[in-house]
Amino acid sequence: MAYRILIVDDEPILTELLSTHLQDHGYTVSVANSSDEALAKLNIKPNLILLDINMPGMDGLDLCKVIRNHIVCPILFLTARITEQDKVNGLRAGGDDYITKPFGLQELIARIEAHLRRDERNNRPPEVVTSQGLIINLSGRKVFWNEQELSFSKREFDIIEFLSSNPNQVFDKERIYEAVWGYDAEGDSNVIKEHIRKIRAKLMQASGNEYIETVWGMGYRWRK
Amino acid sequence: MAYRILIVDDEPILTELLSTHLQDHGYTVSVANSSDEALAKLNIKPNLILLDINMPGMDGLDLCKVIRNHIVCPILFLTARITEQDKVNGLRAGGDDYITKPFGLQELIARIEAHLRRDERNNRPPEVVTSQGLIINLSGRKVFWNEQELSFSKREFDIIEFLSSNPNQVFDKERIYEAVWGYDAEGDSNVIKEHIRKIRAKLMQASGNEYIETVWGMGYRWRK
DNA sequence: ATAAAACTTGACCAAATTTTGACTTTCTCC
DNA sequence: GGAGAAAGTCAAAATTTGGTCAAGTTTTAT
Repeated sequence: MAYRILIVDDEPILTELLSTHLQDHGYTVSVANSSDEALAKLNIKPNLILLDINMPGMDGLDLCKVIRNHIVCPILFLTARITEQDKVNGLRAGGDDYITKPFGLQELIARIEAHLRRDERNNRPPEVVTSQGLIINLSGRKVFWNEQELSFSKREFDIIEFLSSNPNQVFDKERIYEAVWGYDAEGDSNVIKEHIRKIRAKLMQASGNEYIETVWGMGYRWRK
Repeated sequence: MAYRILIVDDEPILTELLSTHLQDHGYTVSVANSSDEALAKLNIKPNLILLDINMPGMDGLDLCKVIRNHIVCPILFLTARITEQDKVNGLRAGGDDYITKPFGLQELIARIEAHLRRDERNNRPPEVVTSQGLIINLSGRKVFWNEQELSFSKREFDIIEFLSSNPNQVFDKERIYEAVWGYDAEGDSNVIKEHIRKIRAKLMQASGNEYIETVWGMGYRWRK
């Protein structure tokens, strides 16, 4: 599966150029020409983000902080600014690297590769998560109990994916909401209770096991 | 616990300077003045490596490849070389970043922090606190006495978490209230007495130990 | 366009936790 | 040794939380 890269920059000429170049290297590229657009496109779950610092509206540094609340992936700043303080600010905002314009395309590719490789090393992407007879295929978004395929809706699978990928950790409803819906829950997060109920029922009926534990007052935990 | 950084460079003047600076920032620093020495010092399991490319004997690029076979941690190249091709080589050799000399110390620190932070995000440490046979799993919110799991309510666990994470320190009730409830206690601080009682009873029944000491007139202290 | 599926909401109940207040014990200082 | 303050105990009351259900609302598929 090709890596997805999100380019955020308000200069169409540059984004066009980069987009073409990266696509030539086999990446799947999405372009956002504004911060708002960038946030909207986070749902493609990019594997890496190229982020321009100088943009109208919310600037790249602030955007970076916001993105960090949603997804974990390498964020590389692209910018013309060069002072050391700027670099420091960028990295402190949660960026992973800093590339000053003008930059060589070859260097850019190399840096991207380095970061993706590093992400690969750390995230050991278990395309498949298993828990005693239960097989969760993340990339295919399918769940099996032994030979039998269980059917889950999108939200249901998203929740299963999030929890089972982080087994034995407790997440409160707010955190789950953030991870699955992509933004904060407003009022009562009754929705989650309901989805958890559905998931539990399906898993229980098929396997007879309880996979999602309730930690009273705290949230839920996937038992591995 | 302080992060460990390994500096590999054959210029004693530079390593000395860096070492001091990093130590000032709270890092534990080891220095290797040659590739051989570097390999020997991998056993300190550094959290991050600063690696000079130009060194006699095995050069930094080759060393990097070798290191990669042993441990996984961010590797940052330090070097005077500046051509794009060099950068590409460095990153392809398995490096995670590339900093050209001369570089600002502030930028260096920022980059180091960025990489460590990223590592932290990915490697999610087990977050476990132990006290003589007692195991407190912070992220999973579980407490074990040997094989047996003890059950605590949210507030109880919060208090245990706070105290056990700061062992041997005395905290008055107000301070505990602030840490656990998130705001100041208003009137009666009887709540804490009650919770402490419950916690003590459960821990005592399971382990026979007294983990929370009363410091009369002062507060409570977790005995480690 | 219509039917089906998925998602969300509000209400209710039962269970578990948290807080409270009255009371007892322990400690410190005179 | 005794007064007073601080800490410990206990049971009951008050509150919060999670599970469940039924009824909307939205989205998706046909």
